[in-house]
Amino acid sequence: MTGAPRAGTGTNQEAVRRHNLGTLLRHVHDSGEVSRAELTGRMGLNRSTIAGLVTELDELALIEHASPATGRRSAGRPSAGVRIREDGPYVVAVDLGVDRATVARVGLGGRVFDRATATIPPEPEAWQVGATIAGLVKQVVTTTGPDAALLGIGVAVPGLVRRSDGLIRHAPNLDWHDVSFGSIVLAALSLDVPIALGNDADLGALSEQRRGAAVGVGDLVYISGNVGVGAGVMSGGRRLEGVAGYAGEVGHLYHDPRGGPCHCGSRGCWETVVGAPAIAEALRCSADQVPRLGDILDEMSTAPRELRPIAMDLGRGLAAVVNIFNPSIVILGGYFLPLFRLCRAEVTAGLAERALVPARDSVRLTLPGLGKDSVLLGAAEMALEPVFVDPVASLAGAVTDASARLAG
Amino acid sequence: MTGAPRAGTGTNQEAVRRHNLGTLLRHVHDSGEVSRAELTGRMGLNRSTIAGLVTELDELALIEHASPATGRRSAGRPSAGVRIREDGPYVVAVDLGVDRATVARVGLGGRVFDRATATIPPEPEAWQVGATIAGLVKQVVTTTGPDAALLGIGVAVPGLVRRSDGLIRHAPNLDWHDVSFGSIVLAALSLDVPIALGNDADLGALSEQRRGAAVGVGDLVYISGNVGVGAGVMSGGRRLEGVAGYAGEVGHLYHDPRGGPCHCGSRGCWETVVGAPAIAEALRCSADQVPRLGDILDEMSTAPRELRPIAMDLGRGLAAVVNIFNPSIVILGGYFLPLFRLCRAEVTAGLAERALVPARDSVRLTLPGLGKDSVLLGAAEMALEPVFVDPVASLAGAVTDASARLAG
DNA sequence: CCCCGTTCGTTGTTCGCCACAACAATCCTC
DNA sequence: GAGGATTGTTGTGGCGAACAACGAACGGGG
Repeated sequence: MTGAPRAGTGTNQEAVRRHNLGTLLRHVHDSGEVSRAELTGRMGLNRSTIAGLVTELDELALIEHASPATGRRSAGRPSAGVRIREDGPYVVAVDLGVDRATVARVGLGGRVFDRATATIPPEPEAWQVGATIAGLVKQVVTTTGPDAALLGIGVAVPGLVRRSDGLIRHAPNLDWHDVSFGSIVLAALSLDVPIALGNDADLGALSEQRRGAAVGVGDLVYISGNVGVGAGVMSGGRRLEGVAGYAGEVGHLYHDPRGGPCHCGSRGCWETVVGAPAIAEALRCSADQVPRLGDILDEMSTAPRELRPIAMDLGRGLAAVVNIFNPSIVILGGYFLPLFRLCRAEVTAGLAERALVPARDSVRLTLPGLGKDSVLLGAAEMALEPVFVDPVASLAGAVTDASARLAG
Repeated sequence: MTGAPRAGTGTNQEAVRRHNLGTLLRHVHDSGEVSRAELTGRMGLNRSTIAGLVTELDELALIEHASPATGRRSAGRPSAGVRIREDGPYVVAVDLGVDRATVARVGLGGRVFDRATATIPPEPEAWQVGATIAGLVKQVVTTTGPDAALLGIGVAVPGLVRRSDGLIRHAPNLDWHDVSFGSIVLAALSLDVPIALGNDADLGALSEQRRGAAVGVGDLVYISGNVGVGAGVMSGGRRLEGVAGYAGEVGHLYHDPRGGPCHCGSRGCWETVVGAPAIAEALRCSADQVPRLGDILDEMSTAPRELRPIAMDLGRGLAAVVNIFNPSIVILGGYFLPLFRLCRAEVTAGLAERALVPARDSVRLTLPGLGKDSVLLGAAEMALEPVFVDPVASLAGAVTDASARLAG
């Protein structure tokens, strides 16, 4: 985060202001409420400089003053706090799941104000889903105050998303190929705001690093176990994207010679062994119960014997992930959340079987700190990103009367 | 590159100067000779600002003016060129190979002034190797001019290197565990300069991105095929390191159920199938000929039939790399260089067999642009890195009379 | 309860660095 | 050779962060 705008570019002094303003806002966003004294420490700037930045953000109606934190111990004048304004700008986050879509209005600062959910039929048309989501968006923005600005929309997609333009290259569960879903949603809303799309696992990693189980951790992997298996990777504090944004497709790592054929055309892919269909088959669920798999697993208190080999294979595959990325935390999302809860020992054993010792020693497996909201909140974080790069420009591109225009 | 000094830190205005000074120097370093007009374009700064920066670097004796490039076509006053000074500061690069060590004196700007090589006995003691390298270093710095400053030493190691302190955690070929090789070399030289250690594949990727086959490419993977197989990854223009620096260990990806046992304790690792021992066995070389394998492969003009399955497996394994990192270029180094030259079709076929279509479409397999010097020059680039972050500080920490002190 | 040391916010000033404008220096084209 | 175009140079201006000084708000000790 907070990298240079473009590699090799010189730094201008308005760039300095932009950067400092954005960084300060990011700190407030991350921490909820920060004292100005702490901001001077974290940012390494002078008190007076911080004061100037705070004043400007205050004038932009982004932040507000808070009374000094109570219950302090140290001597000296207490430092005044700064926090995000409740009626400040917000984003709309969309989690496009396999069988349902969730939409939430999320304020700068990470607070979820409203949320709405709708089911999605199997193999839907993109325009259908776009219309459904547009309806949900209208629902969640109705409660918006008149002054609040819509900064943008973030959409989490279970599939390959091209980073440059947000094109959905391939979403196997939805059976979509090369769908420009961002423009479909905007058209359904007849609105023109910044819209960003991202892979669900990538966004899970993002939110867990911001406000979940990996706060402050630079190197983490979020493994999303659904019908397919994907990984979102943050390395050195930045999202691993690859040239087109497809990085992290660990589901098709070769895993098991006895594995069945995979939709990718190959055989023995990891996700054929540990994906939702394999779990369902082990539990003797019928194929149409796969969408309910999460609930089924959630209700279990002990692991049935049939799950254990799958958990072992989960661990073995995680070993590859650990060897390759050397993260300090691996977060198990999707169906792997209940699976890991039930079979922690097997997963750990599988990991130990194949991971290299130095990498294994520095890694910790854990559950998502945000539970099932990781992906949704990651979409919000993605949509918020521009405001931390350039608050002024981002606000200039925001829509101020979104609730009115969407109601009409 | 050119990231913020630390994430979340504010930008100070001396930081601006540092950054601009370093970035300008990096451009000159990368391009060999640049016109000031081009610098204004690339860095997005004003002419007068560039002039000021150039003046300061000139006063630091880092760069010199060059006559305007001849044979131009455009109208207007020709822009004066800037280039690195010949007698400017330099670094010492060390490539610690399996059976030999190469040391070179490399100037800022990338020019290799002197080089020396020595063989290394099998399974050597660290202090032995340190003494050998110290001798080579003394050789290569003798020709140094009296004013030139030694900025630091960069060492490429075939093994796992901990990023925080440069500790060699494990180098299988050398049979080293937890060796603090940097201090050993410095002790043998009785010198105190910045010394940096890095994994050989990581450094191959670095130099290929700077001055090799992937100039300007942000996402690339350098695969180093030796006894083991490792990958150096650059993503978004930055080195993928992982929390401790072990990222990129792709050699132990599970590849083949029929594969033999691996020294890592597992079975069927990719490197047991495509590593040097496997190649040697396919060619019916005896084990003691493995160090000469490179020469043997180099002499071949057509591929013997026995190599083809290995090339297929190389391609299949590369598919995993491509799926995971989504690079735009994969560079095949080490023994994979001749192998790919001989069996390009098989490697490509293996890749096509398992790589996902979107990722495969955006990748190109290629040979190292720097040939066998990739790793060595990568070590030089690593050692030079600090001077691009803060030229003034880096020069302050340099040793000016290294040649005299090492001769005595 | 008062004094003192500590820490912090505020204000006015200074300093550093980049942008800008005007001018001089070249080069190309016609 | 005149004119246009591009660039280096120089002096000026403006912006933003650092700095110093002061007052404010707290804890602690007598």
